[in-house]
Amino acid sequence: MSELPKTYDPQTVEAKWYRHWMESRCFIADPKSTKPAYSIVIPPPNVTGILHMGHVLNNTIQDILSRKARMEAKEVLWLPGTDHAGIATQVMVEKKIKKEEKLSRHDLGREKFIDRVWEWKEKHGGIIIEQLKRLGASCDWSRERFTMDPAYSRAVAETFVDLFSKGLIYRGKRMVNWCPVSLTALSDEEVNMKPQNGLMYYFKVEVAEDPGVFLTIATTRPETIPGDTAVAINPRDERYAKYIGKHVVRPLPAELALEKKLIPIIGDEQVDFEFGTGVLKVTPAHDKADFEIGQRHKLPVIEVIEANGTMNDLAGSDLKGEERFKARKIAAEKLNELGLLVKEEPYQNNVGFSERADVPIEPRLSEQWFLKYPSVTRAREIAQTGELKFFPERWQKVYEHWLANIQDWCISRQLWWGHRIPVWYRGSEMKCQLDSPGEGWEQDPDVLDTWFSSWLWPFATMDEQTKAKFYPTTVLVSGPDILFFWVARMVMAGIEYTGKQPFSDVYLTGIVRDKVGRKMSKTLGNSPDPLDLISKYSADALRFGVMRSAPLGQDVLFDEQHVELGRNFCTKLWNACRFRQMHGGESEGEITPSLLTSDDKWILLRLDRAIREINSSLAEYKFNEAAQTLYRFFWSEFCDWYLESTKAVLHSDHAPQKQNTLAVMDFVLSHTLRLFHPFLPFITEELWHGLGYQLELPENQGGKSIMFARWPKELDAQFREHYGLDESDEQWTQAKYDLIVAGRNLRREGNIQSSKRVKFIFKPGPDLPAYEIEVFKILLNAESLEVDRSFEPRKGMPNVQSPLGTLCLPLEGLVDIEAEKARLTKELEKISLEIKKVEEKLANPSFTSKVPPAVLEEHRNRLVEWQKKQELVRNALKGLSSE
RNA sequence: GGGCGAUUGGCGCAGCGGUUAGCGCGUCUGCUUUACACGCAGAAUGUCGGGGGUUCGAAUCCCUCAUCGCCCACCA
Repeated sequence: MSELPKTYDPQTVEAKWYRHWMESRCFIADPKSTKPAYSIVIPPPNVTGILHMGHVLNNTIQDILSRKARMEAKEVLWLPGTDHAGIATQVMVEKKIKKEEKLSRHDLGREKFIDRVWEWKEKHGGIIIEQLKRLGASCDWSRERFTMDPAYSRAVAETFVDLFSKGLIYRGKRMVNWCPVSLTALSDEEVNMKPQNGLMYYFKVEVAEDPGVFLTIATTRPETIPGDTAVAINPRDERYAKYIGKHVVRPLPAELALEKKLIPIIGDEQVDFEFGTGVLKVTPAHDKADFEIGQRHKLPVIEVIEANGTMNDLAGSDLKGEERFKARKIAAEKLNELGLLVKEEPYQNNVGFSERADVPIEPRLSEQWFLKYPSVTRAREIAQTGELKFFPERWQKVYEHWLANIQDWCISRQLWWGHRIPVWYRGSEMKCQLDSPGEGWEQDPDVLDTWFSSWLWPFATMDEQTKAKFYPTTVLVSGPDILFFWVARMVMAGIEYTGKQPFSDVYLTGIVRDKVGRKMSKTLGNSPDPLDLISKYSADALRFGVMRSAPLGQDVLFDEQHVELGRNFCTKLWNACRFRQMHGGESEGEITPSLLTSDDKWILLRLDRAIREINSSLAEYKFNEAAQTLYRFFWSEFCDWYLESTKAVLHSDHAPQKQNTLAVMDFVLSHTLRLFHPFLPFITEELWHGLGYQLELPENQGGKSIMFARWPKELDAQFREHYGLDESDEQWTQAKYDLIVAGRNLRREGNIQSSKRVKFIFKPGPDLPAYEIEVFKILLNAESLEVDRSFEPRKGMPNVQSPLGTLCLPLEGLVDIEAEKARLTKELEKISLEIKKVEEKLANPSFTSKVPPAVLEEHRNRLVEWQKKQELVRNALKGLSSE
C-alpha cells in the first residue's frame, strides 16, 4: 500500500490512469468474448467540433453506462468516431482558405478543394476526440470511425443504390428549402422557424375587365410580385367569387405593367378568406403553397430571385440585381409611387431560417434527389409495442408524431464535401451504380446530406464479426434536438438494412443551459470551456457536478458551482481514504461477526440501502438520483457518522477490535469506490490502488484496474444473517445519533465553544457497553462522560432525554430557565399536534379499513414514537419547573 | 393552431398518493476538534403558482386559469 499524498493532484493522476488504461487495452472490445455484450455507439461529433457542455453531459452518461457494464462482467463496446459534417466543414475550410490565401473554393476547383479539406481534417480534425479522452471516455479508440472512411463511404453509396433500385429514391424538380448563403438545398429539419417582426403590405390591383374595380392584396413579400402569375381567391368567398376568370394588371415590374401585363384571377380552396384581405397573390416560383396552387391551375412559373438571393432580370429594371430584402423595400416604394400601396402594417410572422447560415431560407424550385423513407411502419410499431423504449417516455409520442407526418427527404446537397451521389449521366442516359460505367459518363455533381450517412452509423461502423457480437446496440444516448435528424432515421435504416432495430433503449438528455436558462452558445459566449473546467477542477469533478444536477430529461442549468461541489466531493473522498490508510493494518481483512459494533452494523445496512437505491436509479437512467444517493451515503452517513464513531475503536488499544473495524471500513470503502467508479473514474482508480484493494482480474487480462472490479450487489439475506444485521440495529444506532445531536445542542445552548472539551453526565436507560459510552464521548467532543445511573439533573442544568438515557451538561446557571421552558412548551405543542393528527387518522374507520396493513402499522409506530417523545419533553419540562 | 415540459425556502433543484416536504449553494452562530477550512458542529428560512375537484389522506391524481420555456404546423 503506497502512501496517499496529503493533497490529491488530479492533473497528473488523471493523465497517468488514462495512459494506463490505454496501454492495458482496457477499453478494447473483444467480439470473441463469451461474456454478454453491451454496446453503445457514440453520437459522432462533427470533425470540426470542439468539446462543449452538451458533449460533457452526453458522453459522461455513456461512459457511466459503459464502465458500469464492464464491472458487471459484460463485454463492452463503446464505439467512437466523428462525422464529416458536410456544410459545417466545407464552410470552415472555405473561410480559412479565403483568409489565408484569398482564394475561393471555385478558384481551387473541386478536386483540389476536397484535398484541402482532407488535409485540414488530418491535421486539425478530431480535436474533440482528444478532448473526450481528457473527460475519461472509455471508448474503444481502436475502432474509431469517420463517416468518410472508405468502407463507410461504400456503405453509404450502396444504400443509395439499393434505395434507388427499390424506387424509394427519385429525382425531381420540386420546391425545396434553399439556403442563399450556403447555396444548397436543405431538408425540412434543417430549417428553423423564427418569429420575425416585419411588415404586411397591402396593395391594390385593378380588375382588367371591370375598370375602376380594385382588389386589395396583403403580402409580406412585395419583391416577389414580378413572379406572380395569378391572383387567387376562395371560390366560396362571396365578396370576390364573381371575379374568378377575370384578370388583373400585375403592377410589377413596372415596365410590363405599362404594357398592361395581365394575370388571371383563379379560385382555389386553399385560400383562407379570413386572412389578410382574402385575396392571395400567387408566386409559384417562390412559395411552397403557391407552387402547389400553380400546379393545380397550370400556372406559368417565373423565377425572379437567383440562387444567391438577388433579383434577376425578370424582376424588372427597378429590382434587378438587388438583394432580396432591399428589393422588398424598393418594391414597396415603387407600389407607393404608382399609387397602389394601400397601407403597411407591422406584422409578425414565422420565417424559416437556414440552421447553418442563420439566414432566411428561400423556397426555390430546383432539381433534387428525394427519398421516400423506408420501414416507416415498422419504425412506428416498435415504439408502440415498447420494443423501442424512450427515456424519458414522453419522447415516444414526439417520435411517433414525426413518423406519422413524415415527408419525403431532400437528400441532395449542392456542396463538394461529402458523399457524392452515385449516379452517372451520359447525354440523356442515367445510371445509378457504385462505380462509373466508363468513358463519357459524368457523375452527378451533388453530395448527400450528412445525415444520409449518419443514419447508418450503428451498423456501418462495424465489421461482420463485430456486428455479430455487438449489434443491435444496447442503448443510444442523444440530445433531443437530433431525435428526427438522427435517431428516428437510424431506426428506419437499421430495420431496413439489418432487419433489426439498432438499439432497444433511447436515452434523451436535457439541453445544457447557462444559469439564467439560456441555451449555451458560442455567440452568447456563455458556454464555459469544459477543458478549462477540467484544468481547474478535474475531470471527475466536472463529471460529478454535471451528473448530480442533470435529472432525467430535464434541461441542465449549468453553474460552475456544481463543478466546485464535485471537486469538494473528490477531496472528501480522498481524505476519508487517507484516514483509513493512516490507521495501517492489512487491506480488506476478514470481518468477524461477533466483533461488529452497533456502528459497524449501521453502516453496513446503510451501504446496502445505498447499493439498492443506486442500482434501481441507474436501471432507469436516473443518474442524478444515483449521484445524490452516493453523495448522501458517503458524506452524511459514512464520513459524518461512521468514520467519527470508529475513532472510539481506533484510539483504543484493543487490537482485534481495531482490525475488525478496519476490515469493515475496507469493506465499505471498496464497495463505495466501485459504486463511484463510473462517475469518478480517475480518483477511484487511484484510491483503489492506493488502498491496495483486491485487483479482481489477473493482470494479463487487463485486470489491474478498478474498471473490472465486481459491481456491488445488495447485501443479501445470507450476508445479513452471517453478520447478524437487522433493522433494529439501524434504529437503535439512529436513536444514538439523535441523542448526540441533542447533546451537541446542549453545548450550544450552554454557549460552549465547539472546540472546548467539556464533561457530560449520562444517566443511561438500559445499560450500555463501554464502547457506546466512548462513542458518545468522542462524538460529543467531551472531555469525559460520567455514567451515573442515579444522577438527577438539578433545576437549570441543561439536559436532554431519550429512550437511551438522559444526557446532562453539568454547567449550572448557564441556561435561561424561562427561555428553555418556552422552547420546550413550544415543542410539546408541536408534538401534541402531530399526535392528534395521527390519532385522528387511526380513529377514522374509513382510513383503517381501506389502508394496507403496512401503512397502518407504520402509523401506529409513528404514534408510539411521538408519544415517547412527548413523555420525554414533559419530564424535562417538569424537571425545570419542579425544583 | 396543435403537442410537450416547467412553476416547491434568497437562488438552483429532488420528491410525483401515505414519516415532522428533502438536497446543494447562499445566509447566520461557533470552531486551525492530529482525514478533510475544498472542512467540522449547530441554526434560520416553505399555507409546494391561483382556483376547483377526486380521496379517509394530495406538493404528488383530475379539471381549470396564469406565467415562463421548448417542439411541431404551407396561413400569404
